[in-house]
Amino acid sequence: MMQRRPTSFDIAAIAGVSQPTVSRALSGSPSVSEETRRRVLAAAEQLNYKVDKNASGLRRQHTKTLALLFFEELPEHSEINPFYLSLLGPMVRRCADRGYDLLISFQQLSSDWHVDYEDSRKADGIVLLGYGNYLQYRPKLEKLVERGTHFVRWGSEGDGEIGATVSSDNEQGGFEATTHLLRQGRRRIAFIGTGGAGFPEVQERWRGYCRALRAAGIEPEDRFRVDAAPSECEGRAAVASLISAGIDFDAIFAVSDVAAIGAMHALQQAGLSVPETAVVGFDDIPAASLASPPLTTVTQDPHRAAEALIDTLIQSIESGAAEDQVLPVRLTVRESSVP
Amino acid sequence: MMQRRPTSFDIAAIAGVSQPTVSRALSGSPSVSEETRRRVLAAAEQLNYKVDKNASGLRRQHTKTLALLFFEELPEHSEINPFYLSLLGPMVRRCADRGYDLLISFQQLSSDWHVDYEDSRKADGIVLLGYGNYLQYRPKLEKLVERGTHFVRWGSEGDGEIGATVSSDNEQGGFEATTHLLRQGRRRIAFIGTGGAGFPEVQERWRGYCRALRAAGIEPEDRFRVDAAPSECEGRAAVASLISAGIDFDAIFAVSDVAAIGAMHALQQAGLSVPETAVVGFDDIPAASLASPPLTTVTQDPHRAAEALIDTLIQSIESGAAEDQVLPVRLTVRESSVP
DNA sequence: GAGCGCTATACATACGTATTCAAGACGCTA
DNA sequence: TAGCGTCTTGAATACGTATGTATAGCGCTC
Repeated sequence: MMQRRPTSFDIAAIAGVSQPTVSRALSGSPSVSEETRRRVLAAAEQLNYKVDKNASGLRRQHTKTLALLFFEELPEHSEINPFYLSLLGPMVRRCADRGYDLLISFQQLSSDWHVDYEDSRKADGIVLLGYGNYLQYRPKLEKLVERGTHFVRWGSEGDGEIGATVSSDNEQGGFEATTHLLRQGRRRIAFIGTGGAGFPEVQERWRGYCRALRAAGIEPEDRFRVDAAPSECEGRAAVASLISAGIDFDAIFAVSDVAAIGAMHALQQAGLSVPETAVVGFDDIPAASLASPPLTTVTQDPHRAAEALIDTLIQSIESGAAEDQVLPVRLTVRESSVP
Repeated sequence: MMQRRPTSFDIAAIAGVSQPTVSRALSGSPSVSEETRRRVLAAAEQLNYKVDKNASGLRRQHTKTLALLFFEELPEHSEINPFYLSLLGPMVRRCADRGYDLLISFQQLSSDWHVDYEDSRKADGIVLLGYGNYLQYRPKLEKLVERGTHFVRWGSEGDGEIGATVSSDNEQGGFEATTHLLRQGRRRIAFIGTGGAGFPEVQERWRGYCRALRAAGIEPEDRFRVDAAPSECEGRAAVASLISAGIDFDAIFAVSDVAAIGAMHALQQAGLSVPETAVVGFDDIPAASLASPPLTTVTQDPHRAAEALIDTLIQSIESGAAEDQVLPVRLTVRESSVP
């Protein structure tokens, strides 16, 4: 039954050549005559031969595999950030197009992920996705650099030039979202963010928010700022706390769609209508357009982001150097911010 | 500079033993003395040694890697079924717990996926997820069986006993959803499904729907049935077509949440309120509870499903035999179906 | 016609591990 | 003390590929 899988020797025997010739023929070496190549290809086709990934990876010193690390402390039953999820399909496709496989994994901040993947030669490089507190994993990033591991990170390039990063133009996104609200006549715009120095993206969005306000002659006030992790529940709580603190706001800019959706729920629960109180989010996850009212948000193109991430990583692997990329964002206006 | 990565020979030298002993010590062979094992482990730790996956995979004849195939004709920019996405995290985690890595891939129906993964020894087995028309890929499934490839499929076990499957109790789900609507006093319940023999899950849900109706003394009518792929847009169109055909319905049971959400939008657009016209979905994707009103739906537990999928596949790989599993479902009542 | 360059192929080997087989050390029994 | 079993280790080897080096064939020049 189930016979042994064919090796390059089997192909060689059928094609009447040596094993090395088979290898060369299949990998497109120019030193193989057309006639020979044809015979080899035919034999390979006939036996359904595929190069053994393990043997090949052992001989060359790479695997043509990338590892995708969701780099966050993921509680047992929590949801993955939907924006990252929307990156997944495009990343897989891009990898395939570039001849790579994609390994996927979640990693606790506490684990030894930084040595596992490259050291065991499972992957040639790593894509890091994480919305956790950056300061917590920065030391591991440094160790990665130290060991010469290739990696690329989705995040913010402004957070200390460590490794290659691909990011959205967060400052501009914050600026456009806020400007849009100002144009709608809003003046008291709450900012729902995430606190601390560990979230550079949020800080950049906050800077854009401030710039827009100042351009309109308004000085940003701290009482309009409240923190919420990217989850429906925290967004809801953030608005509840604003209301109970008696803060008088007429619009909300939340730095994540999930929080924005939670915010809308809290508003509606409090008897406030949207867009009477206008809401703008950030990300443009699928649920944003399904929400009611559909959510105005800063759109990050997941296809573009995914491709930039993969391309940057592959470039780092293959040519040793990679450049940071900042991707443009675009405001998508829906009913949550305009009457 | 980046020095050569350590091999088991390096560890052997430090620990003062031979390479085979290192291999045995690390893989937990009982024939290594405690003292020796300690020395080996210490040396490995010191050099940050990790077993080379390629060499190991070549020597043994498996890779301890599973491949996840989103098995569908995925148009360039379409979204992945959110339910599958919610399976992802739990699957990855389960794989890690069982000592496997997970490769992820999308495959066109037309591609040679069925030979690629196992033949090139990238993976020891395959998880197949797909909501495409089953009849289209059935021949490939047969080829997979023929070649002795290990795989498990999310779907319906009733569709022809080919390979191992893990599925929800679709018939029961359809029954409970419909019974719930009947208890709310609904009598004219539209069924939004997906057509043809290629979707056994949908057929099972339809059977549950019929059983519930008949139990209430109602004979199902074809005019209440309309087809829609699992997408917001098609769900919306389905309701529009019901309305424009003048069908008088007072509730909707849609076999996917995304279609159900689209249906709610169409209702609201037509000036009909939900839950005045009650809506029930299937899946319980994250967006279901975020919709407005929050969607009543048949909940499939993604953690349980993911674990069943992985466990079944690993069992098939390691012991050669695997059993189909049917997972229970549970109705989650939210505001879209009750006043 | 000897020497040269070029093409196409073969030979030999290395990648790093896991396993089979053999053997050494040791304690125990008769 | 010879013999035997147990426990632990080492030597040898195979997994399947890719590549550096060598070689054979051939057409060409001077």
